[in-house]
This record gives sequence, structure tokens and C-alpha cells, in this order.
Amino acid sequence: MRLRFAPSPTGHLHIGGARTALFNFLLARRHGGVFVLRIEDTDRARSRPEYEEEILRDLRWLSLDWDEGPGVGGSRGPYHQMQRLDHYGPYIDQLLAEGKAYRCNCSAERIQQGREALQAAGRKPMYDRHCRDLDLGPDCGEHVVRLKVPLEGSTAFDDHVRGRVEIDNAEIDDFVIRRSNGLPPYNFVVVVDDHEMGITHVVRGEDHINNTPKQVLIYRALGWEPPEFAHAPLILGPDGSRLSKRHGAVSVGAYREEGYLPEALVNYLVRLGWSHGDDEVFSLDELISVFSLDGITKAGGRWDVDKLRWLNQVWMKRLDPADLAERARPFLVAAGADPALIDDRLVPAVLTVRERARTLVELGEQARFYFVPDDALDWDEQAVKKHIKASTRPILDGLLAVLEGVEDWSQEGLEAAVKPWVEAEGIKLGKVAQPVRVSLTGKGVGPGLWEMLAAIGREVALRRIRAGRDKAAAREAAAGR
RNA sequence: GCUCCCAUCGUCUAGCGGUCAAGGACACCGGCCUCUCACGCCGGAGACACGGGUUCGAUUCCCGUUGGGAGUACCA
Repeated sequence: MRLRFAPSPTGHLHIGGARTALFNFLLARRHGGVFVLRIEDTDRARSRPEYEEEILRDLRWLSLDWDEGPGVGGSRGPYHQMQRLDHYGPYIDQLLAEGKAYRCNCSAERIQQGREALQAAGRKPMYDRHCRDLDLGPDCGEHVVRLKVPLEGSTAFDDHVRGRVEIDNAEIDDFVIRRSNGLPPYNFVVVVDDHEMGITHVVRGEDHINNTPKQVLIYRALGWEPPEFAHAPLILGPDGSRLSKRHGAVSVGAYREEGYLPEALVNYLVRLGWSHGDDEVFSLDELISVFSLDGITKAGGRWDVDKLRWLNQVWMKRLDPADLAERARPFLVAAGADPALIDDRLVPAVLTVRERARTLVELGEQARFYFVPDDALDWDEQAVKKHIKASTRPILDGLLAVLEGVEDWSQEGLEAAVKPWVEAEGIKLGKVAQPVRVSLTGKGVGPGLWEMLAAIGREVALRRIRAGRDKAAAREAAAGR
């Protein structure tokens, strides 16, 4: 079994393309097949090497490694279409010689007029086949080569997702298979490449379902057996319309930058258009063992960021803490943390905020307070006003006395030392926790008291609580006058 | 316009003629937990687009309508 993903380097790796790549990758891995990556770079005007680099990088980021293609080679190459240009001509000549294709030197204007006339008559706009039986030779001036599509009958294929798809040949144009510049267009090139690369299953988006009959016709004309097809539903925007930038991020790279984990993106992508009973959370390895074309759904799916965000948190909680911490580091710095202050408190710090954050960006913002100079804390004045007041001063003084004597600065040690004091004093834990939270973080919401104290470390904790105490004392003095 | 594809809660989906007074997940609402916010747990509201058939029986099969998507290039 051989599958392929064939992006054209004319833009970023789109989430729809990523899902197509994922489906192909999973099917290949599931059945011990081969996953081929082919670069369709024949659109010289729009293709750019930077895009190709980016696409390769993003596929690797998603852990969708290919067995043959750029960077890894393979026996069925080359894997860039620009390096395969000499493969196509002979087949076109063969079709011409066999009378299955013909040269056409009709002017663009003439063809255009014919199309408009047909459309006006309520018919599908097509070429009128003027040159079909003229038997034009190579010396007919500027010309294209068109496939002689059967006038009668129909062309069908059995799609693994949709069942039998059939279309009348009368609806299929005598489409171009060699442009006037000598290069064959997409429909011809994919067929030749897929055939020469031994592709057995073509899994792609539903937007290709309409040119599948044309491709089948080419396979037949060349005397080849078409591969098996499976057309996955398209990914739509949240409103059901075509997904576009106006709906937000559409490229894999953008989601990486927004702090999504590749594990979560893969998980979300696979579930949009595929299901396995009621299961929701899958690792790539789990997918490899259960993925099947049978699970692909037919209807287009809308992009739902909320579900992606939920899955991202699920994965942040599943990840090994040290791993998560390293992935969070750059986001922490981006949020304003001082790299020099990020020390071995990183892992415990990240653990205190991961269940409150849905992306690495949020994780970075929420863990920022651990690793900034005290004067760089982001103060929520409302919270300060509410929790650092005159009456707070004696509480913080009392707490400081307890804290200074703590030997075991761990969650358990801190709780064991402070709880008895709180109870003895007869004060609510909240009366202590909130002032401490504001002193440490600048905000009224955040991690639990014990875990936060333990994670931030004795030195910083005592320093910031003292500062909070002083602030409270100042208000006490102001109130007393 | 024409051709093709599609149609279960707001969203992703389970369902492959009776086991469905339609199940799960996200989001939403309420409660519990609780030092805040979360997490977690419990509960709630919420869907078979419509109309014809076929059948003893349709969410499930067929046709139509409506709605949505795609294609309609010497782009991929």
C-alpha cells in the first residue's frame, strides 16, 4: 500500500492540507505501507522555496514523517515535479499517436465565446470540440493537446467514503493535457506521477472529487488501472462557509505560534471528519492502530476553536511535566519572563498553571509572575484594593513569622506549618490566601496557595509577602490618621 | 446557470430497519468540591431539515423539495 501527500509550495501548510496529510500518513502506518511526500511545484509563478521549507517543517512538527520524498529520497523519485517534466511528454505523444488525444489551435477568444453561449443556453460551459477530428499536426501553430473524452456513456469510480460516484461523459470537457508552453496541467501530471510512484490509494479533500473522473479517463486512456480513491469532507469555517483567514488562523504554523501542541492539533484534526465510536482523545500511536477509511464522515465539518482549546489542555495535562515545561519556556519569555530568572522552579511552576491554561500562550502569561523581577509584576489594582488593606497587615505579619520558621518548604511542609496557625488564630484560610496571592502574583486569581508558595521558592515568597505586608501597613497608617 | 457531493443537539459526532421515549464530546446552565480562578465530579437544557414513498416497522432504504459545500481554467 502506497499513499502520498502532494502539497504545492505556494503558501503555508493549511489545516485542511495537514489533515489530508494526516489521513494518508495514518493509513500508510496502519497497514505497514509507504507514505510518500511529493512537491507539486510546477506553478512557477507562485511556488517559493521558503514555502516548501515551511511545509516540511510543519509536517515534521506534527510528527508526520514520510518514507520517500524531499530529504529522505526513495526509489520512485524525483519527488519534485519540476524535476519530472521530462516524464510527461512521452505519454502525451502516445495518446496523440493512438488517436486518444488531439491538437487544438483554437483561439482563447473563440473558446471563451463558445463557453458563454453554452452557459447562456443553460448548459455546462465546455469547449465545442472544434479541432477534435481535424487531426492537426505538430506544425499547426500555437496549440494545446486535449483528451478525446468519450461522447457517450459515463465515468465512475468507487469512493471509499461516498460509494459509487458517476458522471455522464457528456458533462466532461475535452480538457487540456498539454499547454501551449509544453507543460501538462495538474490533472495529467498527478495521474502520471501517482502511477509512476506506484500510489495505490489516493486520499484527498472533497474539492478534488470533480476532477477524479477526468483522472480516471486519463488512467484508462493510458491503459493503467486507477488507484483507489477516498474523498474526505472539507473543513469549513465556524459559520459553515469556506474556511478563510477571516475566520482566524488557517495555517499550521499559526496554531503553533498561538500555543497549540502538535498532539492536540493532530487529535482535533483527525476528529474533524473521522470518528471511532465515542472516543475523543487519541495519540498519534493510538490513531495508527485504529485509523480506518470507514470512519471518515461525509459531511463537511466546521472549525471549532473551543474544542481545539479543550483538547490542547487535555494534552498539556497528559504531557510529561518536564517536556511541557520546555515547550512552555519560549512562551514564558514571550510573555515577559526574564530568561535569567527561569531556573529549576520551571517545572513546578508550570504544573501549577496548566489546568488553568488552554494554550501555551496562556500558560506563559499565567506563569510569568514566577520569573519576573518584583517590580515587573502586573498589578490588578482591583485585587490589591480588595485584599491588601489595613486589616491584612497583622495577618501577613503573623504568617511571615510562621513562614520564616518553616524548614520543609514544600506543599506538604507549608500546609503542615500554616494550617495549625490559621486554626489557632481562628481566621479563615481565604483571609490569608488572597493577600498572599495578590502579593505574589499581583492578581486575585491564580494557583492554589500551597503549590504556589512551594513553586515560587522561599526567597521570592518571603520577599513579596513582606512587600505586601508593607503595602498593607501603609494603608493601615493612612487609615489611622 | 450547469454538474457533482452532503444533510442527527449551537459545534464535532455515535447510529449501519425494530435494542433510540436517539448515546458521547466541546460549548452553555445549575450543584458539589474549595483559599481565588481553574481542574474534577454530579445534574440540566439541547437534534433525526421538510414532503412523499418502500416496509408490519423508518434517524436508518428510495424519490423530490429546501439548505449547504465543491467544481465548472492552457491553477493546483
